[in-house]
Amino acid sequence: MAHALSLAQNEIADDDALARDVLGQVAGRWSLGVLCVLAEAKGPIRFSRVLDGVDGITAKVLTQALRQLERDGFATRTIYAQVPPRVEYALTELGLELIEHVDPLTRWATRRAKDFRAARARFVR
Amino acid sequence: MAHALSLAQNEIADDDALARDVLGQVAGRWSLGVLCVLAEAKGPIRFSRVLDGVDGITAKVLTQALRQLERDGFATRTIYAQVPPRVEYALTELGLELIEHVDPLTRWATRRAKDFRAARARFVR
DNA sequence: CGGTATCCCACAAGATACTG
DNA sequence: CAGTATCTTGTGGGATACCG
Repeated sequence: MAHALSLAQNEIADDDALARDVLGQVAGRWSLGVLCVLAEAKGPIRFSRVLDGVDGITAKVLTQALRQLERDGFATRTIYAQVPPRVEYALTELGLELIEHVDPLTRWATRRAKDFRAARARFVR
Repeated sequence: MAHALSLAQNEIADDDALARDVLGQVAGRWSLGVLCVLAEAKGPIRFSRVLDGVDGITAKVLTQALRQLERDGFATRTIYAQVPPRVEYALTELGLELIEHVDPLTRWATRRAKDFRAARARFVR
């Protein structure tokens, strides 16, 4: 259910809600993987290279993920008017910050993997 | 699509994959909210109280969220054999650690909310 | 009280084909 | 090359009703 019926389209007034929304997007299946490929590139990188770098993603889904990263300010999109077309994506400062803040969490989760495995084994019932 | 056809049910062999899977679950719409209510309780808390504490959640979805938190070792479930039934949930050490590691990320995102808003306003095209 | 059982829908994501 | 268009499907989540 939408919370703010009075707001046009997708505007989110509350900062907390906006932050949750953005993190929710980032938590999606592909965003972080794409972001990491952009980070590893250490500079502008073409659509096809990103496509190669993210295992299992399709062009359609990659396009959507990149658009959303661009929308939230985590990546830039630069189109070069040439044939064949060239489009390059790059991580922004904000995107780098995001990665830096997500990293400790994923590291912790990886360290704790054994505990997760044990908990899941204990469960089942 | 399942990635590991050779594995029974839902087993995940790789630690990194398991960590991603767990974080993926946590990133779901309700898990963090539920976790926070358990944390605020500072002790065992009944199903109904959790239901009250998480705004907008339904009993079915809360049950699913709690089961998953229990499965991954973030919460415990204790049933008291009495009428009417009483079931209490509590945060585990692992659950507390999770919250402590997620918190910096959400704080950062809230601090950066203005940037997200600006980026989204800039976008649209 | 603390759930299940059903039914339903929205939406993310996949497959495939096509285009500027 | 870097996308769109279209169709399909899986799954999270919602509404409601019922049960031990």
